[in-house]
Amino acid sequence: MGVGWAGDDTGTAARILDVAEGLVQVRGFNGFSYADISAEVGITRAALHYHFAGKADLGLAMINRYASRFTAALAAIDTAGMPPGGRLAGYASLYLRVLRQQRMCLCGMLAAEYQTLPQPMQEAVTSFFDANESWLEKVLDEGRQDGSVRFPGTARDTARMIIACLEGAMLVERPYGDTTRFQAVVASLLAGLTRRADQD
Amino acid sequence: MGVGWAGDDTGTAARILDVAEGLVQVRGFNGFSYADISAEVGITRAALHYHFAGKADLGLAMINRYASRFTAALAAIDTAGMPPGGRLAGYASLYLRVLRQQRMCLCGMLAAEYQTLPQPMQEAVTSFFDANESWLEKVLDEGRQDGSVRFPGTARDTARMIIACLEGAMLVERPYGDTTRFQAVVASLLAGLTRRADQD
DNA sequence: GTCTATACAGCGATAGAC
DNA sequence: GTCTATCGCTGTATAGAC
Repeated sequence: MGVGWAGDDTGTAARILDVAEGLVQVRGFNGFSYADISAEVGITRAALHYHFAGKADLGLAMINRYASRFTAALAAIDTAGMPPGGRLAGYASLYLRVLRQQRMCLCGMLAAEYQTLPQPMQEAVTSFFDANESWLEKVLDEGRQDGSVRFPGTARDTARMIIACLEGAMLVERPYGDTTRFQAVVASLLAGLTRRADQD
Repeated sequence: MGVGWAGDDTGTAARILDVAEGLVQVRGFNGFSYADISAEVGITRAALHYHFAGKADLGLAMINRYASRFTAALAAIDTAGMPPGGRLAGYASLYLRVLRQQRMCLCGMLAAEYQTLPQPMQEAVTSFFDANESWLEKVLDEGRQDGSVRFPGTARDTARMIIACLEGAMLVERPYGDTTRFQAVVASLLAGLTRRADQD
């Protein structure tokens, strides 16, 4: 794999991952082929196998890179020093950024195809959601403590509800090609979590 | 197509649709083949083409049948004479029934693969969601009027939020293979909609 | 209505030259 | 690190017998 290192984002391997990631987010893991990547990157199918022995290896590397980026984005939100409500909005804006590219969340797409994926990819997908859930749980607990966020039941179940709502909104609203629909759904979700006790 | 008629649920065409529907809900439209159906139904691939000329025709018939069933299920909920909150719970239980079979909502799965589908299938998918939305909007408006359901913003946006949450919960929770996780998410969602003003 | 047989394109993957 | 060439398999779809 030459001079490329883990995290290299300029080499051929990274370009392959970029293209493959976009294809999966639009068409699904079972909806694209090495030929598609080959055409877009400008090298032959055989050369792809040099960088990633098989489609399963490519898929796993793709999820891991995606998850790393997501973790970094969550850390950036934490660093910005916003109140819990603002961090929730920041979290939702990560989804919006993906939808604006007319893509589905990578792991949301792979969750749909879950039962057809090789086991290492399956584990990486659930790890992604576990990490999201833990981060949200922490924010929700903090918000409940300072009174800025209200929700029934546990922070963990509410965290799962938020992930479900955002992933589902991407899933369902993407066909309509209008990001304002997604934004209105997110607004409804967040309003339900931050409203005062005497509202509606 | 012999004695089969639209709505025939015992003939070969219906058996094909049954098997194909299950395959799509588990593996996706791009994740199964005529060979898979052939093996499970017990006829050859060629015979499948007699009933459904191409995969696109099969897919369209599948969505239309699924949507008809869903419409009938919604009508049954309306007929039961429940209050708005109970109807929302009944709506959620339709999703739970599908998840218990370890399947994804057919149209949720197809929404993920949307950009790879033939146009007639795309239109049928969005029609399905439109119908869901209209039904929920009606229930929410009624609930707001009698005071049993509370939500910020419009009934339409909240309807979309509910669909997103349920579809997303199926999507994300199915890999974990534990329906109680899904049920807890639904409980969080519904509790947020039906809580009294002084709760949490 | 279902069969056998087959056409033909596409798939992931490999061998070996450069 | 990329190429050409090719393998074996699977995909959807069709022709024609029964």
